[in-house]
Formats: sequence, C-alpha cells, structure tokens
Amino acid sequence: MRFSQLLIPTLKETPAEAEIISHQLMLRAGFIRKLASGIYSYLPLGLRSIRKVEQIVREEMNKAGAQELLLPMVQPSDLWQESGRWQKYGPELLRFTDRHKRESCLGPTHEEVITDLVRKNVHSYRSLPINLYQIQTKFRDEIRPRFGLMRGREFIMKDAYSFDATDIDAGLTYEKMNDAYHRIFKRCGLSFRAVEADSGTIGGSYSHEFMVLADTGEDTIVVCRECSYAANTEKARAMETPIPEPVEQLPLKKIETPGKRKVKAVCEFLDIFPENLVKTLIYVADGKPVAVLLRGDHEVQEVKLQNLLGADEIRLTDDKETFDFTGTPTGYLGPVGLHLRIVADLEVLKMANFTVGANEKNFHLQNVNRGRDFTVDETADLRMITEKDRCPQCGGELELTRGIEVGHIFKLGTTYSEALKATFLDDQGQEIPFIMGCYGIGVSRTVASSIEQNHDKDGIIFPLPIAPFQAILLNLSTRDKEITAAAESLYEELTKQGIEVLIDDRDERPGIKFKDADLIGIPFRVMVGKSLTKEGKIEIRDRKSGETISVTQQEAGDRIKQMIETAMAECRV
RNA sequence: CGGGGCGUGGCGCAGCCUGGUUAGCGCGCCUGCCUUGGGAGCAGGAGGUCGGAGGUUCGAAUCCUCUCGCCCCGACCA
Repeated sequence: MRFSQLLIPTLKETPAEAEIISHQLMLRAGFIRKLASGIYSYLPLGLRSIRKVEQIVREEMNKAGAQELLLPMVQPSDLWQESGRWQKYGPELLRFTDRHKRESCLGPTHEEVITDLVRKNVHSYRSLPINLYQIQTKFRDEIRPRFGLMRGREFIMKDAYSFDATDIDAGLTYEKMNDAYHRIFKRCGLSFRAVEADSGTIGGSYSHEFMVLADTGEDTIVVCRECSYAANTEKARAMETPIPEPVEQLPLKKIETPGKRKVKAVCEFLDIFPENLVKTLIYVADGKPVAVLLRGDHEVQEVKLQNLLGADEIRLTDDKETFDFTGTPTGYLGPVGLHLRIVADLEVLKMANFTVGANEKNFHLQNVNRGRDFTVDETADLRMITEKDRCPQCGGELELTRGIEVGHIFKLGTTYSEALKATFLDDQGQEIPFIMGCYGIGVSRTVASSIEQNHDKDGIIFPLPIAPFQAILLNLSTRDKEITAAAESLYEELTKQGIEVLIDDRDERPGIKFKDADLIGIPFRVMVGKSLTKEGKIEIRDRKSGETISVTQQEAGDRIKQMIETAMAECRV
C-alpha cells in the first residue's frame, strides 16, 4: 500500500490527553482517534495490527478445536434476568429501552446468550465437548475509562465458551485453552506470565490471567524466582507455616497511649515491633460492619476479604462510621470486648502476647491472647503478599511486578447452565447441566500492551507478527527517476512475494520519512535513495536493533524476504 | 460517585489574576521559490464569535452563576 494514499495522520507532538506511552504513541502514529471518553476509532494502521492479533487468535482457537461464530451485541434483558445478572451487574451494563418498551443491554460479555444458544440446540452428550468463540466489539460502561485502548468502554474482545459433559473433560478443555493462550501471546511476540487469579464477578471456581509484563500495568502480580508459581496479588496465597507452640500467656495490661493512633506511633511509643501488634479495621460488607484483624505490618487484600465474607460489595469505613459502629475513635480499636463479627488473618493465629487497641480513646492493651481475651468468628488468608513473603509452592523468593491483563480463562462449572437450565442427556439418559468454561482475550488491549512493552524514544517497535506492515519502503527522492523506478520495482517485487510492504511515496524530505517510519514501528525499513545512484546499494534497517545492511538492488528482494522469515521464526511456537 | 486538574484554529501552548479596539505564538495546512539521507529555509496565505447558556458592565477569552465535555488518583475489568 502507498503511504500517500493511506490515512496516517501522524503527530509531532503528544496530545495532552494521553498519559501512558502506548496511548501517546498510538495517537501520534495515527493508529487511533478518540470519539468520546473510552470510545475510539481505529484508523487503517491501528486496524491492521488489530487484525493481525485477531488472525493469530483465530488460528490458535481453531487449532484447539473451537469454532467461530458471532453473537448479537444487543441482548434482551430476559436472559439477564434468568441468570440473575440483570440485578447483579451494576452500571457497567449499558441498558436501554427500544420502541416497544423492551429492555435490552449492550453485551459486555456473552455467557447468557451462548448458554441460551446451546441449551436450545445441543441436547446430547454425543455432541460434546463443544467450544464456541467470537471476536467482537464489547461495551462496558466503565466507571473510569483511561489509557486509550487499555481501558476503553468499547473494545474488541475474543470470547470463547466451552461446554463439557464431565469435570474431567472440562479440565481437559481448560488445559487446551491454557495451551492455546500461551501460543497466542507467544506468537504476538509478548513477554507475559500466566498467573493464578480470582474469578471475579463472572463467577466460577478456577481461573488464570495472562499478564503482559509492563511497569504501567494496572495489576500487581507475584512471581516466584525459583519455581513456576505466579499469581495475581488478589489471589496470591500466603505460605502456610505451622502454628508455633503455645508460649506462656502474660497477664493482660492496659496502658495509656495518648494520641498514638497509627501502628508506627504506637510501636515507637511502646518500643515494640509492628509484628507484635494486631490492628483492627472496620469494613462494611453489604451494609453490615465487620472487624478485620491483621498483624501490624500487614495490609488487607480486599478481594480475599470479600470472598471470605461472600459479599457483593465491601469497603473500609471512614472515621465517623467507625465511631458509630464501635463507639471508639479510629486508632484505639481492638478485638477485646468488641461486639462485631470478627474475622482474622491466619497470621494473627500465630501471635501471642500482642498489643491491640483497648476500645477506649488513648489506651491500648498489651499481652493480649486470642482465646483467653477474645474469640474470632472466622480466619482466613486475608492479607496482601509482599516481597518478604516466600513462595507458597516451593518456599522460594517472590518478586512483585506489574502486569496488564490481556487474557483470562475461567472454569465456570455449572453456574450459568444451572441458572439458565441448560442441560443435556448423558450416556445414562440422565439430564444434567453442562459444565462450562469461558475464555477471554482483550484484542485491542493486546495491541496496546505490545506497544507498552516495545517502544523507544522514536516510537513503536512492533514485533513482526502484529506489525501493521512487515516492511516500509522509503523512496527517499521521489523526484529522481532512477531512484523512483528502483523503489517502485522493488515494491512490486516484494508485494508479489506476499510481503506486506508500505511504500512511502510522499514528496517529502528524507528526515520526515525516517521519523514517521520509526514512529509507526514497522520492523524493517528499506531505503532507496542516494546510495543507490552512488554505490548501487539499497539499505535495510532493523527497527529494533537499529542495524543497517547494504545490499545490491538485485539481492534486496531476497534479503528482505529472508530477514522477515527469520524474524517470524522467532515468534513461532 | 469522592478527590484533583483542564477546555483558546488540526496538535502543543500564551493571554485571564489586574476586563478596553484587528486574540497571539510554535508546529501543521495551502501557494510560490528553494531544498532532498534524520521532522530544512524564504515569501505570501487560509483557518478560532476563546466548550455552551445566562448574568454583571459602556465594554467579557478575562469577573459571577449554571451547565457540558475531557484528563488524572480511588472503587471496576479483557
């Protein structure tokens, strides 16, 4: 294709609205333009990259035995009523009423629709397993869209749904998808990790997230330096260690701690370590207060807490609410004599003779012991993992790193098939619900994360498999007949060979073409200019390494083809 | 929704505090000349009723009120 004819509105300056690098570069490189908050147009170059990712996804999904279909984006409310999510889903679900006063929504995900399709059309174990996917625009009315394509309200997603007859089969399907996802992201040239994850609101029992490693990622993930363990911090388990032998319980002591509210201040004042203090936090879970006990140096992992409480919504109380619930100002709370539901982190069970607030302003209690002085209603692993923790799998050192979630696979079990009464007859003639799984990939986000991971001061550096073009051919002097003829004939040759090449045939100075070529990140830059007329040479430059080689006009075509093949091989699986 | 910030030609910004005639600059765009290996130079030109509405005033980009949009931090998630 010709640069002169494509809509590639590159920008010299970064638009003020863009904060992170991928967003800035996609705007500058003319890949996307914003229409409204979280809603973008994909311009020709951006769309080409997206299509590349889609194609890889398609190939791997098909190879894994899944079938492509396309489901409606507009969905009737009835189905969502049936699954119970019409109430549950909240404002992210964009709802509207049509001319017949029927309520509908824009599909944020398609469990309901696919389950309905399958329950109406699949009735026997003989038809299973079945795995259906689509690549489609989704709409989620995000509270706060941001970072360009990274968190848009409208975005392109591949979503797949599997239906199996048995748990064992469902497990096999899950593994197949896990494998396909590894292949997909490897083929996209991304550096990523699959991590254990919380299954969130989609519901289900078991899940993994595929995280592209990037500092601007919105998620923190925990990775073991020694073994394969990797998890989202929402899920990362604290290593289970034995509860120490009981020690002698010292007599309870009430002590004045005037104005000492923060853990740090209390510890300094009493000359103790945070490891020997238990802090008490008051949360509201679906409107009801609950006290959470945690070792002084630990932080709550709210998703773990939410799962333990089985609540739809939890939040930390503010100072006023805390006082209303407990009669004690924040900073002096403790479990002794507290008349609230009390849950404790596992680590608290291992402590003895510790310090807590006395539920009285300016006082703390020392030598507190669970059992003797208070009881807890429930205990669980509730805290955020830190780099000081050890791997729950092998005991190795852990590393915390940032990641962008580009894929997520879930075992759904029978959550949806039961709700929607989607059943089949097994080999005994028994009617049982399908065992489901669902598998998503953020396609547009994948392109953005690739840029997040691969760029330099000059612009994007695309991995070859998802670059909008494989090569960009610069005609550095469109007014020179010899150069133009050579560039045009090489362009034809490459195009005939099936290479995706963009020829920069604009009547511009070389500097502009170099800058634009770097900015849009095409992996190979072929330059036809002065050195052709002077030395008979054409140069080929590698965008990533910056290495440039000179070849004769005759060998140029073959060399480029060979370089592309070599680079593609690196991302093959 | 809570907290912070911003809306002035396509992009980046100044002007606003302390109202005053034709609203300015850089880039981009158009024409001509010139130039062609890292975003050149010269000359000429087009393009903005200053997000919108109302108000104060002889006079509003500037002051006041309301409103809309956008961005950042938090709850959400591919």
